[in-house]
Amino acid sequence: MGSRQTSTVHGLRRENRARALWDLYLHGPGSRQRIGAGAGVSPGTVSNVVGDLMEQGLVQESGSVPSGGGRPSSIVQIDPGYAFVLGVDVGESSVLVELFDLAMQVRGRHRIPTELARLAPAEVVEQIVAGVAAVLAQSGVATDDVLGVGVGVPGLVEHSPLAVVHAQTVGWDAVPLEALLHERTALPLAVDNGAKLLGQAEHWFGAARGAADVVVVLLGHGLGTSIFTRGSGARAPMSSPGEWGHTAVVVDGQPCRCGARGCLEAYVGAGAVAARYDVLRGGPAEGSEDLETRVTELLARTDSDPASATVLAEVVRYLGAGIGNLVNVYSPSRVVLGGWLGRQVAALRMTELAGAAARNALRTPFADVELLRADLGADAVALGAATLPVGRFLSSGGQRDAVLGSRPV
Amino acid sequence: MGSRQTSTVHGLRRENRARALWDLYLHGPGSRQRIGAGAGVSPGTVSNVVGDLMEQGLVQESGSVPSGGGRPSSIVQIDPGYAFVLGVDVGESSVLVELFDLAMQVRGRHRIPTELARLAPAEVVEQIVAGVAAVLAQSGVATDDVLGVGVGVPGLVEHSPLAVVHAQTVGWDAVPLEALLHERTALPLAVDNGAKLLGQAEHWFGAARGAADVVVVLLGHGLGTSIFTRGSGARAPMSSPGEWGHTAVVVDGQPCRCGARGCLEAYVGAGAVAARYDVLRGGPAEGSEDLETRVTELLARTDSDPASATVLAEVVRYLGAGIGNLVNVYSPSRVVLGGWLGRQVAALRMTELAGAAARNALRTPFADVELLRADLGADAVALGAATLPVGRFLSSGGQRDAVLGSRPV
DNA sequence: CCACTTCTTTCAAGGCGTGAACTAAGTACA
DNA sequence: TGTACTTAGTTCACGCCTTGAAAGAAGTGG
Repeated sequence: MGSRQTSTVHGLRRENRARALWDLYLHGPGSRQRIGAGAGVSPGTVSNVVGDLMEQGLVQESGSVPSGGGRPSSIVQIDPGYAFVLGVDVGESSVLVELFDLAMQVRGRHRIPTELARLAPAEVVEQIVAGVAAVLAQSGVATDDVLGVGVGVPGLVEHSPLAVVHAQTVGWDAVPLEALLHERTALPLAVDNGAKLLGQAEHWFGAARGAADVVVVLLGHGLGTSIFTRGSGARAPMSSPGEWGHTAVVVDGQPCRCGARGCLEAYVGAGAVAARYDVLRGGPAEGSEDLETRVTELLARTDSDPASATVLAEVVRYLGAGIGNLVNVYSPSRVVLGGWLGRQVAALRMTELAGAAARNALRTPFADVELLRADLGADAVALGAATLPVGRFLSSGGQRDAVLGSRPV
Repeated sequence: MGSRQTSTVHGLRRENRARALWDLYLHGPGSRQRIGAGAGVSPGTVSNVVGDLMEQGLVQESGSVPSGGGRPSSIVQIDPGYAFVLGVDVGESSVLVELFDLAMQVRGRHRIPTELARLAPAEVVEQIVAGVAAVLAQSGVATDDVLGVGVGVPGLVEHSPLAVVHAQTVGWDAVPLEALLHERTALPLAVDNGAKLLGQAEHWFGAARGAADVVVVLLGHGLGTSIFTRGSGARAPMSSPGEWGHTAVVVDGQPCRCGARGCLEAYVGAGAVAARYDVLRGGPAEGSEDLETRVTELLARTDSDPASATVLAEVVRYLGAGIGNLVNVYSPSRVVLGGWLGRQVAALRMTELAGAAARNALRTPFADVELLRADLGADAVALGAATLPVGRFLSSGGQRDAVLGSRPV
């Protein structure tokens, strides 16, 4: 039960409040006229709705702009300090917690180094809870002013309806993360795949912004993707993640840490890069720095180190094939490459990568594709996670009590 | 402009009409009470809405059923003869036109053998138009009673906003099919990818019915797929097609007719099957029957012909890998295999196919997957195509004039 | 024949968006 | 300085919508 309940005349008002709020959130401060045009409602209704929102304190007047020989537009905006949201990035080597206001400005940050694959889920939950407490204390924001906590995790997230996480690569098998968190905090929760959330962040605020159909690829230790179809810059278009890193690009090829063979991740993931480099150099690596540092340093010397250049070329070849596949399947107008490793590859070999993708894609869908490097940096996943409670809040028309449960935006 | 315009109180009524109609269409005749429960509206409103629809003639009373010691439910249904729809399947070896009533019963059928790859698009348009005219004449249905024509084609369909078809494999390069058809008929049109429409048909009426997340694979001359996510049996859940057949499963592998290398279609498509068989037999084939007949006969003798069995085993291996990829990406609860070739493979080697898929998929998403053979037969694509105008009609709340333009359901 | 159950209809009440008229607040120009 | 014009926002009567409660309809069981 529970389709979109716009069947009642009450829900209609909520819908129009939501439309106004989404407009202000995504396009920034603006005139009532713009809101009316975007939502397709009459000026009278906009006045009425915006009046409501201002009375509630969610929206505030913020100046005015002249408008070519007529009454100037008075500009309204969402009060950035009306409420706050938390975003958590559960990464393979650290847990990052960030606090944002409604303008998505960072109000607090706390990073806990960790090694996900060696930790019990309960320990991770404690780290998250501790991080949340630390950030709130440090920023002086009251719990009551927090709309909710978004959490990005690796692996597959199943909503049934509480989020259960399957991340074979870090040894998480059906971890009921949302239930565990519920026991330790009263804040509304929203859990989803990290790659999907990175995509959401890039789509709302980064390199994927404004494109109708976009594919965002996250390349780091693992490999993930998220897809947005036929939703301009507009509200919650539709995304779809999945374990794309574990699709076969070479049937019966290299063994992958997931147990199967020929997965894309087994060719382009950070682990694969390091391992391949060791093979080319004829021996295991020296120091015991963490993987991210090793791979970053390795890629920094492609000019002088032939083995490094070879490894990078192979990554480009396979990643290009993978991107070509995505283009064939989704025919996006833009592909954005993010993640700490992806951004490095993009910086070094964007042209070659586009060429490799072109060889593997059909002419037609590939013709209009732009291949871009992600805009957002290391905290893109946390930002994306924070968009989850924000999205619920806006879609509910700005009612804080409506922000419960765990269905995705 | 033009988001979902439920902003007005008028649109609200249309929405509720649409809800009632979808309920009756997908779940069959039923009581007003069921409609109310499904749509989440009060009994009074249901009476009101259904009364409207009956006055219009779209809905009619059809008996009643007892209900445990109370007033019996009176049953209402959509009048199957209120209007009709046409579905066209533009296949690689024939153009099939079918006429359906609103209960999706076939009222007329016309098949034109053809060879798509050797025909100019304008000739195909003529065949479609001729087929439509023939079916209407033969069944005695007036043009005014036809809601529209759905057309399924191979390749990528771009809506911009009129449908343009890119089917590299049959030599269609940016064919403005919808515009061409518009010049030759006044009927409302809807063009989309054939594999997507086959999926739609299986999802509404066939083996994919009732599943929340389903992947439907079409294997014939080419290879396509369609995906339905998080929409139970309910309305227009969301599908997504694309040239899945031309994703690389072996980077730099077999050359494919699309020009790239290692495409899945180059291993499991009908052409690949025939070619591989010829290689194993050490020479080209004898007769010059069409591909479908040759491959069908070839697969009929896997018991006695080792070369045939080998070919089939290879198809299973690669198709299994492809299906494993789909499972990893979409984590469906069900995978349905259709298309003339797909149904044969499913009938012969379902168990082996599931095994091959399992080897290539992650444990978690694969655990609960059912792999099924498609229910619907040779006219599944035409049926799926016919759902397009039906879907528009229902979503508009049963207003015939609203059935124009070409955006997908 | 009466009590009870279940489904459907009727209707007053309250809420909502529209469209038109109106007010507000500027610019252009004489 | 003032008049005409332009654009933005507000007010309000009107019609439409859904709800919720109450009434009606059509059965069953005793």
